[in-house]
Amino acid sequence: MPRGRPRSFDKAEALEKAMHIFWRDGYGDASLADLCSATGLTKPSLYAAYGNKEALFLSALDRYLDDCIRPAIEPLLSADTARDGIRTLLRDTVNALCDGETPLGCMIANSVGYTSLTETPPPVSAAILAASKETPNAIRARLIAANVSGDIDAKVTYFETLIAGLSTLARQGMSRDTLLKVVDTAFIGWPEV
Amino acid sequence: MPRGRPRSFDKAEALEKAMHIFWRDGYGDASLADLCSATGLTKPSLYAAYGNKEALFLSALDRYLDDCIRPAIEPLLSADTARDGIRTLLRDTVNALCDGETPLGCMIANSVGYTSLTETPPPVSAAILAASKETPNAIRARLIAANVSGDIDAKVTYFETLIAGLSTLARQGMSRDTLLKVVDTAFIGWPEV
DNA sequence: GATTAAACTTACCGATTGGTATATAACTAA
DNA sequence: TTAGTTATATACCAATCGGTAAGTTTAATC
Repeated sequence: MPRGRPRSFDKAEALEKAMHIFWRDGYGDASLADLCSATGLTKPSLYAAYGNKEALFLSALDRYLDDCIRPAIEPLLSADTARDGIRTLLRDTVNALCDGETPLGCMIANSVGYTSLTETPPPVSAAILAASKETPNAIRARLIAANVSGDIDAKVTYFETLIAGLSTLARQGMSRDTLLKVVDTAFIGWPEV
Repeated sequence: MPRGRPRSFDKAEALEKAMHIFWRDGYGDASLADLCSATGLTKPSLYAAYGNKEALFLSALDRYLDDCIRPAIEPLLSADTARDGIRTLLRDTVNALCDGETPLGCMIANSVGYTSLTETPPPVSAAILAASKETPNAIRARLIAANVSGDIDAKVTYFETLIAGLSTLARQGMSRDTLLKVVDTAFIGWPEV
């Protein structure tokens, strides 16, 4: 049994609330005041539990990867063909981007635009960059496993571009149906991947 | 002849410098301090010349549209085929995104991610949103003029997605050559548009 | 019950944000 | 020369930023 006064809130629950703020606003625009009012905690409580804003973001990003990114990767790898796997991944991605219960767009893509020259701490930039490569790396693995002909890296970057664009448009409020049509359109010319 | 003390700086030159700051940092992360040091002006001088931060951004956005967006639209409309026009537009876009002398990515796309729920003033959000539609609207006009079969809106949104993604990846530092390959890949399955 | 360890509440810190009041300098028109 | 007009430089404003020092509760251990 821990020694002192017990924590009066659920750590995982607070982290989820904080994650949604970062997801909506990105690292820089998520203020401690916002994070506190969303979690119902005070700054000292947040800091005692997670460290500082930077550490809180890194925890939230881990949670996002586990909850929203990695679950979509397994079907990609287990699909019958690479084409079906990637197509399913993109359709699932659109559904997640337009989910309606979570902030619009992808938390990683929403943050990545601001990691270039702004005041984002280097560990945060590095974590976002690494996170943004998980899905492309999985796509590459799938294409290699399928022994696809041609320039695999070009194909990977093509899908990476599509996903980034889908997130941007989802964030702007583009409808789920419209974005699903984009996915269909992107596959018209791909009888095989 | 104007009456009082003459302005000691070139208004268009200062606007270009300010534009580069907004381009690099977006509306919210571009501080007045940054804008002043980039232009070499003091806050009262900036405000006397342009109004406030919001008005300065709107002026910079106008300038960006005139200098960087609209010139790429004319070749699109005058190309022999819609396919060639769009392909040329995308290739020119990549070259502009990775220009080396201007900030990475597209000023509009760099700003659009942050116009959703953050503290961006509504006139700024509205102007960014309108600006982000100029190129897709031109693509739509070109497809309609070419009497292309199928769902034209889906094709327009597809290219809009591609452009948004290309800007995101350019901003992350992806090389020009890689992004040009993405454009080629996107056109593999399009013998006609 | 006394001690100890942790979480909580309140109030504060220096730095930075966008924006401005005041005063002075530089110019034209009369 | 003088009056009128505009731009400049200096200094300031309230609000917010991320972060914390100090003191008070709440619990388990001794």
